[in-house]
Amino acid sequence: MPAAAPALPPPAAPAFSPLYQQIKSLLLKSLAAGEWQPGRVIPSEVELAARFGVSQGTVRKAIDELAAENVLVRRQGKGTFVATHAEQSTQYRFLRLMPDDGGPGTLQRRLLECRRMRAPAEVARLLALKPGEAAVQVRRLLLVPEPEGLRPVVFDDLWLPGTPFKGLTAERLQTWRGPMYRLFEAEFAVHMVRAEEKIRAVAAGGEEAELLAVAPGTPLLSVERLSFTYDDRPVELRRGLYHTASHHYRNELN
Amino acid sequence: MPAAAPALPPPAAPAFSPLYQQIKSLLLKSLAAGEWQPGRVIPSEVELAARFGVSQGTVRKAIDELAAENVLVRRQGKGTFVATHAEQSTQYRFLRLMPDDGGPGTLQRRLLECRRMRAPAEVARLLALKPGEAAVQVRRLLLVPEPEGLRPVVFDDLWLPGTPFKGLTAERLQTWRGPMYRLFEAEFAVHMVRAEEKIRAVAAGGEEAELLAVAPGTPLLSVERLSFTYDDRPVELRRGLYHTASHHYRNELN
DNA sequence: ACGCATTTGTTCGTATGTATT
DNA sequence: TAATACATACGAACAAATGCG
Repeated sequence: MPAAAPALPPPAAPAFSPLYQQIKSLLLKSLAAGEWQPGRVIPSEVELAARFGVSQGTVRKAIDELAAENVLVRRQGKGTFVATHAEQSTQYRFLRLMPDDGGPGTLQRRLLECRRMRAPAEVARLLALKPGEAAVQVRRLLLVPEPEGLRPVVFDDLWLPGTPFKGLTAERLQTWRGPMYRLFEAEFAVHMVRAEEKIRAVAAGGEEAELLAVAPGTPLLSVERLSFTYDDRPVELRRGLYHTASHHYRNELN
Repeated sequence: MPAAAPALPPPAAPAFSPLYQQIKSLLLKSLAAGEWQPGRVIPSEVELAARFGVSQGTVRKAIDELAAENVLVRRQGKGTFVATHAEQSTQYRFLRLMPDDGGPGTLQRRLLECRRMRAPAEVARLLALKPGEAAVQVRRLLLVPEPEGLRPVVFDDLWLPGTPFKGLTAERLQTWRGPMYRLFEAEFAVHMVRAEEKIRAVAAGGEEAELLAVAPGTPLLSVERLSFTYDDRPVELRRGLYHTASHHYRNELN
């Protein structure tokens, strides 16, 4: 047993992290920096292993976790891709509203408003903005096509931080075809990775009732959503009112 | 192109399954058969590898998936355990109701009813029972302790298949301390692994309003839950009405 | 208090299978 | 057919946590 070898008692408390976790952080940093765009391939596992100086298996484990979190998508034979809100399968990934009968039918959109303004105190707090900083407010309806015409089901009221969303206009929203989150990725380099929702039952107020074509006082689902990017900072605050007469919010527990 | 070599065009669709998936199925079968009880250790990875005649790494990957699904729980240095609804951390795992301020405070229970009867058609259908088969209905309130006394927040109305829950009585529910799902595990060998919920906003009816101490017509969250066991058969149908004035349903999207 | 055995956690390496281009 | 990429499987070694003697 070597006698004079101790030295270097590492703090061990905050210092330690498994290699694959460190690799995972590096991958996330590259994603946050925009080095790899949503929908595109990232370098192969062997390439990344070489870049980081670790084995392929270690890179693999890091990617495994990111794939489990829906940040990356693996495709055998093709490569590993940055997840996007564009693909059919993950489109409207965050929308849990389902028709009571059958699958997730397609929804129409109707833009009501899009304006730039100072963020209200509460919004600023949740989006981690400095008081008085700019924000963009968007309001819209989602409607289901029915024999008799379009029936409104969702009234969304959302807030975005002004800086990254500079240039977001009603016109741009109006002309965009496809999911809004896809627009955010493509035009403003903001990709939503995860979100937290607070759900309650509320009574429809005057304006809301009119927009959703229900009687005032009708019970509605209030869904307050805070969405986060790669670096886990909040980038969207959204409040949706769902009319749940023939739709429901679907959730899976495990 | 070889001419006379075709033969054996395997369906290729259902036939193939990776080794670790097969191991996973075998583990689930043992769990469903009650070979290992909730809260107890399962054999070590090397032991299982020997039993199934595969490498430790293959067993590991199977266990990894079951751990990700909250079926098993790994504890370094101790072993791998069968998940239970008993531990502090996973207690009320399926209850997403949170006070608007602060963490998940403790809730009081008040049993309203527990009776055996033929399952109504709709219940029988969802629980995959034969028409007219026995079922157990349980009704209860969950209440939050407040300075002025207990305030009702949840009204649960649930249905269980009669056969596995033979012997479930009001008395047994009454005297039980701890989560109901834990009682089901311990006394009836039924462990809930996952659940599907349908959520809507409804207006309080007469009886419900009285039970929850709100005015009739008050918007309530209706949470319809179908719970499943290891073998993925439905074993509980529950309809909860949540009063969301100072609580909300919390959900995480990713 | 110390060391040892057990068990899961991490890391590497290698070989082979399967999907895609 | 060949090259590339991810997927599966095995083996080995060491680290870290736990429990016991």
